[in-house]
Amino acid sequence: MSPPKRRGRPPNQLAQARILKAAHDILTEDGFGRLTVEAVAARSGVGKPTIYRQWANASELAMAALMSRDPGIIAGGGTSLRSALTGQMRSLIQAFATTRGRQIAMTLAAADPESEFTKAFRNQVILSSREAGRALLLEAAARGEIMLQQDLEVLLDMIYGPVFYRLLVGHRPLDTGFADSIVAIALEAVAARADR
Amino acid sequence: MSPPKRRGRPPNQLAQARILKAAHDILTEDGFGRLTVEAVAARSGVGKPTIYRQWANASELAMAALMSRDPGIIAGGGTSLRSALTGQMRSLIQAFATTRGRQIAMTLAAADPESEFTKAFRNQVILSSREAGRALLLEAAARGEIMLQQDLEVLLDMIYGPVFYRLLVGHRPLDTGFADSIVAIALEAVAARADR
DNA sequence: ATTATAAAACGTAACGTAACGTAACGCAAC
DNA sequence: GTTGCGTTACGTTACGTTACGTTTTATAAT
Repeated sequence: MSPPKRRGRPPNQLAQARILKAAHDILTEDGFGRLTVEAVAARSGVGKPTIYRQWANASELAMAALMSRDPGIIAGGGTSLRSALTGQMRSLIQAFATTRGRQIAMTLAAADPESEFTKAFRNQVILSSREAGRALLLEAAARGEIMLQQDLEVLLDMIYGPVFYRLLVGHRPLDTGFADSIVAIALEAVAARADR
Repeated sequence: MSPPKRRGRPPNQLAQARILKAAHDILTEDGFGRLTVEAVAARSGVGKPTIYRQWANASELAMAALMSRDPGIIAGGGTSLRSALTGQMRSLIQAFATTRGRQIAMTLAAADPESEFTKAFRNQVILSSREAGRALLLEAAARGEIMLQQDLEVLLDMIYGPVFYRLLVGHRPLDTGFADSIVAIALEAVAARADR
């Protein structure tokens, strides 16, 4: 986290901030399709090469903009696993049900999967909630509230994957009932029962 | 199915086929990013206006190309629900694990969600397997093999959503073990048990 | 039956626009 | 003084559209 003390003229912090702000505004107002380097340069009053020095293309810029203003859904207060998980899923879905959710999905789809930028984006924006969910499940298992006999990674994908699925495919709505049902089914699969 | 016998010169079937073939080839060889109307026109030896008469933009063309050469994963032979569902999931994952899977995801993300073309693409390429899965589950429930107390739609999303999730996010591999685990967990959630 | 007319789709060529990505240059910060 | 940011300017690619002449077909007129 220490500044590497690079030589020469340092990047203009203000310019960088204005670039990200402009990118984010365009993203929410016009969508990912309109997020071009030209448009961001024009809107932020910055030259194109200034942008290209920091980001290789428009989709990296989009990811940076989305990361710079994203809380990251992690919270999940509550005593029982069900209440904590339900709370998290509801706020996750609420955050993704907006236009921004679709922008995130489009950005991810368009991004180079190998890029370091993409990996950071994945971890911070996409997978952070999944990690929080893993913690919740492991704690509950330690309390004996559930039995994790199945593959935990797959179970997590079955909880968080459907959100993306509906977001991208759009065959059914993203609402709170969806959040509740996912949790209910997932808990059914890991219920600690007598019959075994 | 009767030919509408419209007046004037009928569309050249051969040209349409060559367009779709060229589009599909570019898609698999170079990816969605390289699929431009110009490139397809050049490769297929067809004029650009001929393409634009049929498709509004490159992503519609991509969807058409993907649909034209897609078997559609529906099969699922087997006696028990588990074997049928596992068979289907394995072939689904096998089909999506290739480069084509990612092209499909990118195409879907880039497409206009309202377009009729997009809806057809969704139904034929994305949701057809989900529909087949619904049929399998309903049959098994009728046989008393499982108990569908939860929301069936959500359960289906929890089975098929994770495939897209891993495909798009890429945090874990798409392999046969994944298919098997999904089925195992899903069946656990709908198991017909004595304890209720 | 033959001929003419209208309609539709074809290919070619060209257009203005948008966005791309980079080279070159000055200047600011170290 | 050197390094590297920021800007201006440029060439390139692809877009989506238009105009044009040609080809193919169905229908109407002779």
